Amino acid sequence: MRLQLFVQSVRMHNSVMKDKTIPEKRDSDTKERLLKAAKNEFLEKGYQDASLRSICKSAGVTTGALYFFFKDKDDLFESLVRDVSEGLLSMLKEHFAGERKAFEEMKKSGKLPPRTEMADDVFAGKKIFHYLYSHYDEVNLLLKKSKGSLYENFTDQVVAITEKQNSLALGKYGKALVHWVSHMQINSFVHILTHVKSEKQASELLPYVMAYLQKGFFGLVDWDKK
Amino acid sequence: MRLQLFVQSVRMHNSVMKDKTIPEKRDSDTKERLLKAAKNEFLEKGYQDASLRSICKSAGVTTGALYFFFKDKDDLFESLVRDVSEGLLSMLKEHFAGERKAFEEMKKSGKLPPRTEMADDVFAGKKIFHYLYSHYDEVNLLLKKSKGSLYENFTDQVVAITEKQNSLALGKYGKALVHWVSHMQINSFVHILTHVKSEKQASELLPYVMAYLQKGFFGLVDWDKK
Amino acid sequence: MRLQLFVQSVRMHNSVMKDKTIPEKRDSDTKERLLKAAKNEFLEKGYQDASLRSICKSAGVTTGALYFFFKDKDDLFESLVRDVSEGLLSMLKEHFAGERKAFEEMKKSGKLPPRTEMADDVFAGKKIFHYLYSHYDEVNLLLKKSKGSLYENFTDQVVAITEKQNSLALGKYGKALVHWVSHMQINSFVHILTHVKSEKQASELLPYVMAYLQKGFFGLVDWDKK
Amino acid sequence: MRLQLFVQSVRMHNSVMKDKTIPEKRDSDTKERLLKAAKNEFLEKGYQDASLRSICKSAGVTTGALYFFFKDKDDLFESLVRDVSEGLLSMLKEHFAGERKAFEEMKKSGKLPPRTEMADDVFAGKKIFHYLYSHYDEVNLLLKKSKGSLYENFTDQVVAITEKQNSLALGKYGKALVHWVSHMQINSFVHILTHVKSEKQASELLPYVMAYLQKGFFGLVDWDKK
DNA sequence: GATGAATGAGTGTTCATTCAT
DNA sequence: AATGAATGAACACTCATTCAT
Repeated sequence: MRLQLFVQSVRMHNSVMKDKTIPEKRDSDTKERLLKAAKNEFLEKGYQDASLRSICKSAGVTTGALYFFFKDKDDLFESLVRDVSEGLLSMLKEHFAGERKAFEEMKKSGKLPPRTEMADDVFAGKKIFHYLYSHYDEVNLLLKKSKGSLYENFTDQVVAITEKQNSLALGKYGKALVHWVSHMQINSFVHILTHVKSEKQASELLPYVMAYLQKGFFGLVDWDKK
Repeated sequence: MRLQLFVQSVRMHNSVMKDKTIPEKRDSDTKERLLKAAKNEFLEKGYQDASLRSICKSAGVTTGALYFFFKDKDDLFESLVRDVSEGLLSMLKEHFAGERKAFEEMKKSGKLPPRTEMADDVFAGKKIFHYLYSHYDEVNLLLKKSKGSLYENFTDQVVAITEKQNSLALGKYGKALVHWVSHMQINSFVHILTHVKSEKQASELLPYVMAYLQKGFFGLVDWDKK
Repeated sequence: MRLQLFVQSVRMHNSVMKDKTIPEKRDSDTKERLLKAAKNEFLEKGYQDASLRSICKSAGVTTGALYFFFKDKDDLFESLVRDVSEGLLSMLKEHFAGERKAFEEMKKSGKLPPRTEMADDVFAGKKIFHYLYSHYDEVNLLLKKSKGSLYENFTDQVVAITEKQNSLALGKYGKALVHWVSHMQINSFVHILTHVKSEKQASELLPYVMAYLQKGFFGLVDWDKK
Repeated sequence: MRLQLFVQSVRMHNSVMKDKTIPEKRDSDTKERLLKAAKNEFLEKGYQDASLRSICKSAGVTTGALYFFFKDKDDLFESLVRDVSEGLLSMLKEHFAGERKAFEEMKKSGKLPPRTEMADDVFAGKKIFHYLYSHYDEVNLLLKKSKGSLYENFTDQVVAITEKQNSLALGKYGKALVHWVSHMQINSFVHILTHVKSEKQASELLPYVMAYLQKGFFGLVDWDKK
């Protein structure tokens, strides 16, 4: 069995992000400048403390311009993170769907997964990290700077999805534990992402983290067998 | 009827005598009401979004009254959490000091700790949980509602203390991993606290969580022995 | 003739100030402490910026106590400066009354005053300085810290009295000039008082200042004779 | 040598102020109305006691509007006085620079300046008065209403500059006297300005004032020659 | 004599948002 | 496509003063 983590088909989801081409006017980069300034401000202060005034100022535009391109503060934030958010969520869902299929088959055949090698999981982890680090800022906004915005529950959503998956193997231990495990798994990634700046360093850290999480996880799965 | 009248009047007088014994202070429970209102507001909206106006309103006083009892918004918040904060930190430090001593002896004697039974840890965990749940609201304020206040780094402080401890056993794996492990451990507690409302349920969950964390932890400690 | 400045009979006016004996309670120095604290606060921040809160705090009393002894902020300030204010004003008036008498006689006899020696004026100046420096703080409050209080026009009052005197010798030049000369004379003293901390240094400075003022003054008096 | 007073090249500095013509803006005189209202309020109550609310009200706008045009209260005040402040200071500096040059040459040639006619000084004085009266309100704000603002030390600055100049001729008498003389000279102007409303009347007063100050000044310069 | 409590109006400032042009 | 202007409500905080006890 594999660790419950989002992965797979990064290429697919990249396509979701590709449509950044603005079809309208070409000679104006105002929107771009606004988005850039907004990203910096949101990253620096978080959604709530970010000031539209200040964003406009550092973009060299007036507030009216901002409101031409964006409905309101929430829309501005959403414009920065929507694609990555959607990409991440659907990526995750598909991955888990695949895992569920494998789990079903496993159950049917009665064979346990080979747990001695965790190479697969680490590999998967590296793949997803690559995706996350490729959209470092946006992911950061989603995970750590979204309080007060429409996305303030993003992490909860991710946890919820993970929870569904984990309840397959750990359901018998009750919802609270499943929730806790899921939270820990997701949080592990979030923490690394927000504390380890380079993908390379994150990659080096990953095997240890994976080992930790797997030991814990299988400790629960095998609880009644000891 | 007569008898009834008599009986009735006795009851009446009893009730009159029952008046809440308030020694000292007479006319004023204002501070109490303010603290209560503040606690609710802070819990509901977090430090930053809490409005002193709204607190005063729901306490039934004017803003001036608030400023008679509290220096400023920070002081109001601090009044709610200071004791628990200090209690928690010193409790933690003492606990770790004890652990360090055990660790030193263990090293000297060359004997590994008996890791098959984790009764001790669970017991300690339950003790801490009991304290935390006894001050549920305050702990919540400290851990989840303190952003913007003087206590916004409280969790970081706790993690930092834990980190020092963990670096004894895991130092060789680098700071990043030690930090991650510490973060995970603390987060485990925080998560349970903020998601499991009753101490009883938390107690039931604890052994599993402990098992998970221990497996992971010793997995790292024994990394090179496998 | 003498320079138009307040002086004389310091001893007389000292008696005005002597009634500081509080007949009431003796065992409580609260009022004293309040006055002391108030003096410091007023000197430091001026009447307007002084905070009664802060005064009470540094006196170690509550605001209620202050309002037992003093009607309001103005009354508190007045209690500090009233005696010196009255002393100063009546001293000034008497001095000028004397001068006026001398001036009348001089006019009658047709003799000009001996203007070569200004020893008298300097002597008078030193006397008044001694009085001012004996009540340094109160004078400071009156002259420089009274804005917003009932005494904010104190300096104007002094100037007005001086003006009356000067108009005897300079009246023919118009009110504006008389006012200007009077303002300059008074301001000279005020400036020295607030910039030269020790009476000794002020005494050394005085002859030069007197010479300056006298030259200017007699230059005007003799204007049409040149 | 000439009396130490700011003068000269009024025409030059006028040019600095001339670029107030902003032809662009169309529909809004709000800023103008705010500035006017602010000027009145500041003149009436002084910087500290002025209320932005009250300014906005009398300008017929909301506080938000004020903050569109001005950063804060200080900025509003500065907008009223900056130009005149700068003009005044640089005017003063240049004048003194010119005087210093003359002083040096005089020293070299050993010739004393012709002190019998003070026509030059009076002429210079009238010129500067013309400038001051052309910006009557702003000068008033600077000199008498700036307490609490960024300009509260403006008069001190002017005195300090004058002091440097005076120390050339009077340095031997010590700092205290130089300071006093400078203070008196500047105060003379300030006093006239704030007490004589019309430039015409001020002009008539000026020769007498100049005579007074010159007599005093040269009395000191010649102190040891008598 | 003095406390402790409370008032209520006031302060400067910031904010997301709107809208005519 | 974008500007410049303006709104209006909200914010934390300070103040002199009052009053029952």
